[in-house]
Amino acid sequence: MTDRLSVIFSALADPTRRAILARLAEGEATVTELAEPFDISLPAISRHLKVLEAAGLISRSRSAQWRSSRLEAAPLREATAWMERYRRFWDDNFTRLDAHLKRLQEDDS
Amino acid sequence: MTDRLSVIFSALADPTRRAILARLAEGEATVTELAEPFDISLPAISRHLKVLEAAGLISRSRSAQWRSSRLEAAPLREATAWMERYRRFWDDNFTRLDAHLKRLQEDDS
DNA sequence: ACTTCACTTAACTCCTTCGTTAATTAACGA
DNA sequence: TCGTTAATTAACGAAGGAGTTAAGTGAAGT
Repeated sequence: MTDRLSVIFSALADPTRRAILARLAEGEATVTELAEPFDISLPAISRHLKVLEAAGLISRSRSAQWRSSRLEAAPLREATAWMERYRRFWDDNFTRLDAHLKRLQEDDS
Repeated sequence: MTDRLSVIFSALADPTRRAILARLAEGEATVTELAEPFDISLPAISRHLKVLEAAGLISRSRSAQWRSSRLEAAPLREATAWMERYRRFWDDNFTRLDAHLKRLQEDDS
C-alpha cells in the first residue's frame, strides 16, 4: 500500500478527513478550528491532518503557535484521472459515444 | 465508516482491487482468471471481490461452478462527483473560469 | 521565570483488514 | 457414485487504523 493512489484513496476513505477537506475548501484553518465541529480529541484530529498531509491533500504552515492547514487538491486530479478510465462504463454520453464509434468501425469493414 | 463514499474509497485504496477492476474493464472474468496475475491465494481474491461487490463496484453471476464478475462503475461516478467539488482548486480552466466569474461579479457592483 | 495556549508525541486499547492454510460446498463429468 | 474443478467459509496471526489519556514541545503573554 505504498503507491500514491492507495495513499490518496485511503486518506479519502475516512468521513472525518473528507469533512476536514470540505472545511478547508472555505479557507485555511488551524487545528483547533478544524477540530471544533467534531466530537473527537485534538490528538485524533492532529493525526488525521498528518494522513492528509502524507497524501498531499493539504499543506501546512506555522506562525507562532498556530499551524494552519491549506487544501491542496492536486491529488484529487490524480484520483479522478484514474477513475476517468472507467467513465465509459457509467457515463451516458460516453456510452452513446462508444456506441457511435462502434458503429463507425462496423461501417469501415 | 458506514457511509457509501467511505466504502467506495476504501475499496479503491487497495492496489490489488484496482488491478482487478482494470482487468474487468476488458470483460467479465471468473475468480481463477482474476487471481491468475497475482501472487496471492484464491481465498484472498475471493475476499477482495466481496469488498468490491459491497462497494457496488462489481456484480456477480453464476453459471455452473463458475462465478463471473462484471464491472459496475456507477460508484465511481459518485466518487468523482464528490471530488468535482474541489475541481476549482486544481484545474487550470476552472481557476480561470473562477477568476472570470469573480471579475464579472466585481463589475456588477 | 512562570503560565498559558496550540499542538504533537507516546503509550495503550480496540477493531478491522489482509494474508495464510485447511475444511466445506456445489456442480459437473466419467 | 466418486472424483475433480471452482469457489467460499472457517480459523487463525500479523499489521495497521482510529480512538483514548497523559506527557512533552515551543512560542507568547505577563
